[in-house]
Amino acid sequence: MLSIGEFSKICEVSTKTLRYYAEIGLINPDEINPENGYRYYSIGQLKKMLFINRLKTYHFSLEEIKAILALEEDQLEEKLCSVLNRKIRDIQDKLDAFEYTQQQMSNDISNLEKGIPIMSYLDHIEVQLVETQPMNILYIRQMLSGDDYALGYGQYFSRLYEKIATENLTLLGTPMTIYHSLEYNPTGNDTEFALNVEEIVKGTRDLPGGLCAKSVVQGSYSDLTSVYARLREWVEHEGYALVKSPYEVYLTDPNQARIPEDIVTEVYFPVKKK
Amino acid sequence: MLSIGEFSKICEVSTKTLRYYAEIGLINPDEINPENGYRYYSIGQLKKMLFINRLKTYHFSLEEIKAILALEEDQLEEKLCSVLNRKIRDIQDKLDAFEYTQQQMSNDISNLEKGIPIMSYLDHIEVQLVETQPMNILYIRQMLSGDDYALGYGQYFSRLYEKIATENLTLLGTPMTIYHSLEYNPTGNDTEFALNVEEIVKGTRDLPGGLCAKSVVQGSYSDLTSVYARLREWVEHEGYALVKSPYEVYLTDPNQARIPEDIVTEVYFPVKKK
DNA sequence: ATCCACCTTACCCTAAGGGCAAAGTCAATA
DNA sequence: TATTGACTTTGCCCTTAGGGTAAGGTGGAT
Repeated sequence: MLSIGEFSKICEVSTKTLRYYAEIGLINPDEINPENGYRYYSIGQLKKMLFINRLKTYHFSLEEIKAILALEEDQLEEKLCSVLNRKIRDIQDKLDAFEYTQQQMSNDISNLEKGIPIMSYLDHIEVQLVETQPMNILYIRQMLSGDDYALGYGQYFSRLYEKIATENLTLLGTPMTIYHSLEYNPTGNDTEFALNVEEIVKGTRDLPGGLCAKSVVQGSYSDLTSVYARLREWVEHEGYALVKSPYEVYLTDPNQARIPEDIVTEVYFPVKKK
Repeated sequence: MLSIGEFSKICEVSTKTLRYYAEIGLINPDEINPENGYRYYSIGQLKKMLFINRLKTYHFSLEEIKAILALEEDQLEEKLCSVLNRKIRDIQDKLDAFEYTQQQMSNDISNLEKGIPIMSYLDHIEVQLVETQPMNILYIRQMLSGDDYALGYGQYFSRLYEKIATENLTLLGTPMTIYHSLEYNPTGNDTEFALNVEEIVKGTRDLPGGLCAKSVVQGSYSDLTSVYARLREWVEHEGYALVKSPYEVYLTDPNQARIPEDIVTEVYFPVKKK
């Protein structure tokens, strides 16, 4: 039997960690002296501890590791393969995200070297004042969390398209999204997906027209936040006030666009003069 | 002026986050109503908040962001470039580490598919009983934390080599490291770097010979932990006991080895029969 | 017998907020 | 003008994976 210090040395894990693992039931000492509470680990537990270490380097959480260790012998191989494969994909996602971030940073650096401040692009977002016509829209309104958006755009719009097809409606424009939540809430925002159709039927409503501040965005959706900020700034500065929920019109189908720069989106802020 | 909810919506940041940022002094509301404590943000603060958001996507900590925001206008450009460049390198390191991890996982999966349990390689590490000769060693002994090791190997050994050169000593073998800490301590381990030399001078000592359990490792140093575990297991199982500090002998210079598999290391456990 | 290295539990700390509760406030409607 | 519902405030506890330190109890070697 090995004392906690000896076991710790062999596995290159601190005693603190070992006590913590015992506390959360990840790996319990083989024996605990009932008189003084001393923990003793067996040589056989080395393999388990090294396995835990390996899973940690694979970025599994201790909860996940616990679940893996709890697997029965006969399920283990299969389950382990599937869980490893998923983790490889997770890591791939992180790799992709990191690479994208690197590109953006390089871009910022080259701008800085040209003497262009990082956030100066905000000042160059153009805003126009336009008068929109009322529209009849087919809509779905839903609470959506940040992660649901990518999914939502596809799923909800295809539902709307399906309805247009089955009910033989006449499509008049490109898809749009109306944002009803006033506050940004990471757990969910009140969002309406809509299509402009000719027929007034159940499931449609009127989207009133009127004065709008409008910007056109070319590029990735991650830039949209800046556009919203710029529009707010403009509205404030020019002495207008927001009177209804802002909405976006997607001129390009994101599935069709090969590179982000191909995507064109219009952002409308319904306003009135203060 | 914008209420916290409005500002939150525009920046896509929760009100909770905004209150937290005010608490740590990252971005303070432009105005606080002294009667009711309501926070009000100005339109001009949008740019700052969006800049913070961008730095967050670049994986800066809030502490780092605070430091960046505190920079004077004239230093900003230069400092920002250098800090962005360093962050790009940090991310590159993570990318490399992730890719290596993915390879290891793929390797484990292909083993599993062949029916080979992940940790079974432990059982195939060969251990021999050998009798070593006493050696005279030139040494440096130091407390080293985990991160210092890569650095240490280069730095301390080059100091030893320098001494051999200036004092005209005779080098007899390859570098070795002796581990004196019994417990693994993440903040520092008592480590001795040594070279076998002929002359007995100041700075040398005797490394006694004797019975040793020995394993030869080919491959990356990250596998060494497993070898230690295996040696302990063997020692216990065969009825021996560790009598002195274990040590490693590096047959290959890690700087010369192109791929990890070229690195050959011997691990010695001085033992006696129980 | 003594000493020192080792072991125990207990409590507080981390980064970046999320969740919830109780209470106060604002603005629009009846 | 009163009410209501949405908004805001502070305060407290929770998250991961342990690290740091203190006070006190033990084990083995001299």
